[in-house]
Amino acid sequence: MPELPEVETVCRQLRTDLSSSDKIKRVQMNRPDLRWPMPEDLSKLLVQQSVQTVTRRGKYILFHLPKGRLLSHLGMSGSWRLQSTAEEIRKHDHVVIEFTSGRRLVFHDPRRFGMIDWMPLGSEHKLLKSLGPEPLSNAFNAEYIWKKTRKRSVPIKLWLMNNQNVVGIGNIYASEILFRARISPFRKTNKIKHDEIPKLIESVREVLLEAIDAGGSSIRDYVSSKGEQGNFQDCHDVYGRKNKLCFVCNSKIQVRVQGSRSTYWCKVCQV
DNA sequence: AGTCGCGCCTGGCGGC
DNA sequence: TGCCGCCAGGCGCGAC
Repeated sequence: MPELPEVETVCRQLRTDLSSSDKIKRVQMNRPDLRWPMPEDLSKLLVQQSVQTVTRRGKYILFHLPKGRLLSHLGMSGSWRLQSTAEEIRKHDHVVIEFTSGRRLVFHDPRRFGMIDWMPLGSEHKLLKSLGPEPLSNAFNAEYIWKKTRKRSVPIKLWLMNNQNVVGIGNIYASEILFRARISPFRKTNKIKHDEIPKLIESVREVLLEAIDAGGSSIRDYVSSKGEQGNFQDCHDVYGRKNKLCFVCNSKIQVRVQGSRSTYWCKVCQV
């Protein structure tokens, strides 16, 4: 469940901790595929280069190298860890990138919903092509949302989780954002009123920024590149709080399956 | 074209 | 104590 705040946390740490003068010495692939096959010649593609910087697009991580970019998605349970040679390789460490300094960048992913692919310099990637705007950018504004929601009848929660509308929002943060905006997750997008949109945008920004500040939410698998857990799960208003009391009105938090995912909400506060 | 539901995958947990 | 079945969900894809 790494969503935008968790991926952002990982990117910031890797950007700081990876050295642009540390060259890749060797790449060990312990299996040929994650969710999809990885490039067979990944080692040949990476060796002798160094990571210049690390950026994020939605939930994708981009490692910038002189000859191109390494694209990665954490899926449900993926993590990138920076380790020393002394640390043991564990079960589910699928890719190990070893630097000349002896440090290792390790991709660990028990459920293997993650992905790793190579993008040659100047190339586009199929998976990045139809992504919507970043939720923390000015492109995600009232005019954009109004236009994009008018002729649609999907429930607002599913709309928020669709990366073609806006990137980075998954099941946890969609529930949290809609609680803060006081909008029911089941409301159809074309029933969202014009004057509700500013509050929705504000809720998106607040929830994501607070979660980034807390280092993300750790539910089950998520850890940062330093192996640390986030703290935002302790700040959840609704997610994972079935039958607990709403902090605003004291009624019981509800949970229901929506689009084959658990949706948590307060039926009194959210309309 | 919009909407919906499936399946991938493993570890953890509840129930018997 | 052990085993079975269910659940978690990001995202592409196929069906309607």
